[in-house]
Amino acid sequence: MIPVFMPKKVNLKTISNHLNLSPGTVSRVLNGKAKEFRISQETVALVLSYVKKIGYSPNLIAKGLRASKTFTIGLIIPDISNPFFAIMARNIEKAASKENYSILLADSQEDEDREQQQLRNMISRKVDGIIAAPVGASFQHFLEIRNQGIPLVFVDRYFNDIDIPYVSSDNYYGAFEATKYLVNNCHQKIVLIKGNEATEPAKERKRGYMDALIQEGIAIDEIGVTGNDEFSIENGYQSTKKILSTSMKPTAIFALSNLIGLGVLKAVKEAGLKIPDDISLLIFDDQPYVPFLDPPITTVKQDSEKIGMLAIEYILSKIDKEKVDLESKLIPTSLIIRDSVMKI
Amino acid sequence: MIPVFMPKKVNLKTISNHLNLSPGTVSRVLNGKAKEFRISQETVALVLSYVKKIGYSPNLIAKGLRASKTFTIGLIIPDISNPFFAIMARNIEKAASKENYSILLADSQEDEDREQQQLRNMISRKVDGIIAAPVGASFQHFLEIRNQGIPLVFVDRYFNDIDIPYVSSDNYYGAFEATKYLVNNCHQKIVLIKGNEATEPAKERKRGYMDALIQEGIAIDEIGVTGNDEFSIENGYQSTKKILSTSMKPTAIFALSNLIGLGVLKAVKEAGLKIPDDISLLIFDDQPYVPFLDPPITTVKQDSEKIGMLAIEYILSKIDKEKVDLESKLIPTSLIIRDSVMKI
DNA sequence: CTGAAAGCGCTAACAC
DNA sequence: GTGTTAGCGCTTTCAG
Repeated sequence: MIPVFMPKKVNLKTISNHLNLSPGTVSRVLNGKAKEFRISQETVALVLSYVKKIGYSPNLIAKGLRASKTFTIGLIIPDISNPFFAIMARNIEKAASKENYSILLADSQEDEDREQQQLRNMISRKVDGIIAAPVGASFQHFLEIRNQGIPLVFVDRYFNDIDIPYVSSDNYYGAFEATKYLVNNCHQKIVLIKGNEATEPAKERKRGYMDALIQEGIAIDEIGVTGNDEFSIENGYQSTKKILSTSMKPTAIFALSNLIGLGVLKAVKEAGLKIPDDISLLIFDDQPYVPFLDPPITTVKQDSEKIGMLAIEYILSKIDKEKVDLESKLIPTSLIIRDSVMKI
Repeated sequence: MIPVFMPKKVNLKTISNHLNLSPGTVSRVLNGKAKEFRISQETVALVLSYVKKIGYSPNLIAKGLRASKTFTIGLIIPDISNPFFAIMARNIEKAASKENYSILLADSQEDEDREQQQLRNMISRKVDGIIAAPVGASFQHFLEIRNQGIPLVFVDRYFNDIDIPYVSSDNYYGAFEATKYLVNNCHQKIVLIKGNEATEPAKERKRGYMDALIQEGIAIDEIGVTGNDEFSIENGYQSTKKILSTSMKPTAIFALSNLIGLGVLKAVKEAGLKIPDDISLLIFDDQPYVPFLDPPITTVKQDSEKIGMLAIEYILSKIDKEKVDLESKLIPTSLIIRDSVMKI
């Protein structure tokens, strides 16, 4: 049985009563406006010491109601357990807390209905700004956010058709460069395992892949692109199994996400094949564990830290001074060459 | 230049004015209390349709102030980019949102000062409950939370000296079983690379390791345990380098976290050694990528999903009905045998 | 230098 | 069946 110590409630009124002051005065002292209002040294000292003694902490809900400002940023992402988003989240929280903002976290689980509901929730909670990696194809609900005048920025995923700023990787060039690299190693039959093609990054990666092939004069047959709409291990696994069971015999696989890549590894292993001897593999999105895979995989590394930083930076300055407008930014990727691509 | 559409403000008062009703009535309708107050069908229909038309969303800040309840759960963890915590967070958010609670995320970055500040912040924000994986040795600030009457539960890390409930892995038995397994494979010189030893899990894992050795009649020399206080890649890397440069020649390494394990792999690889031929490795904490490492590593798997679920379940029921008390729970781990331990 | 009071948006107690 | 009003805790005019 925990003995719950029920302290009598403490707020500006009880404090001011106790000290024979008015709530206003206490409030002013606490907000560092003592000089401005030329409040006496004694009063200040009195308030400060008492407040410290009883361990008063201001009610931010009341403050928020009064000021129409909550010092809260909403963060909506499709999967916090994906390291790519987790690292982003970490940096966002870090930068936000430095400016006394807190993060309201929502995991949409790649579900558009959830996302909509979460957005509504954020509006109701009067967040000062929103950072989102949208799930998919529709964006109506995001337009409403903008109409409400709430600062909004997309990360990773975004929409080309509307003028809401975003920070994302340079997916097109990342995939282009990677595909070129494969071709330069004499690969002609390169299969792409895509993820959710409703998303701009997936589209862009695919476009980069295509353009590279075209530029190299390689014919793109329709079986060049496979996979369902999930950035998941399962998608990589099933797709690879399918690929390996056909007569197509690709020499290389280009997996469009780290999870898809793990699925490929699983299927290849099960088939008793060796990377890169039997088939080469290149994965979009690097992770801390990738150097230790069997074999270490060549990847397109995204700077999720930087993406997160720029997004929060934009939101905070947008909150501060309404006028700021962000040019959407594409952050360069880098090709990390390891041992999963064989020169044929 | 984005044309910002500035909608005139909409709240219960403006709505009720517009409909020639009182704020009270509108509030009652919106909160499903129409029957209870026997409000006419027309009025209900009127309110509902209008509210829908203008897309009104209630101000949860005002609601929270009024009700002294915010439908917010604070989540404080040392590193959201660690998959172990990220998976936990995901499940917590999922369960919370089902009951209309939102998650306020704080990443303490293993920094006790940050943690304290974040706790204060959560108090100020009037969260309805807190789930925390505390950083370290001190717990005074957590006692204050309890004194404030805010439901609190620890996950992963906890304190034995205070009666605040926790949900964690059965770290002792997990490590015990793992060490036994090493010994059964004829390893005698097993080095433990610990993490933050101020934490109960690290202590328990070490204790499990020790007890297993003792039970097997193996002498524990002081060099049996090494590593600094960080659950990090760097710690695993540096510690392993040190180990390999001594004359001790352990036959096996037991790494107390997934990140430490990656560091071990790096150092072993750099030294030109092979796992498990030259040295065996066992890691505490499994991850999706572990089966694909070189070689696949034998691990102690923790059920972070279940830990998260139980924690949020407890907090929610504690919020509901004050009386509930949680027996602290240790969730069983499982030893996943792969190819990183050689039978000597 | 400090106090009094209004009001942020909402709900519940009390009217009728 | 519905309206009125007080008050959650805070800040900020306006007074003096």
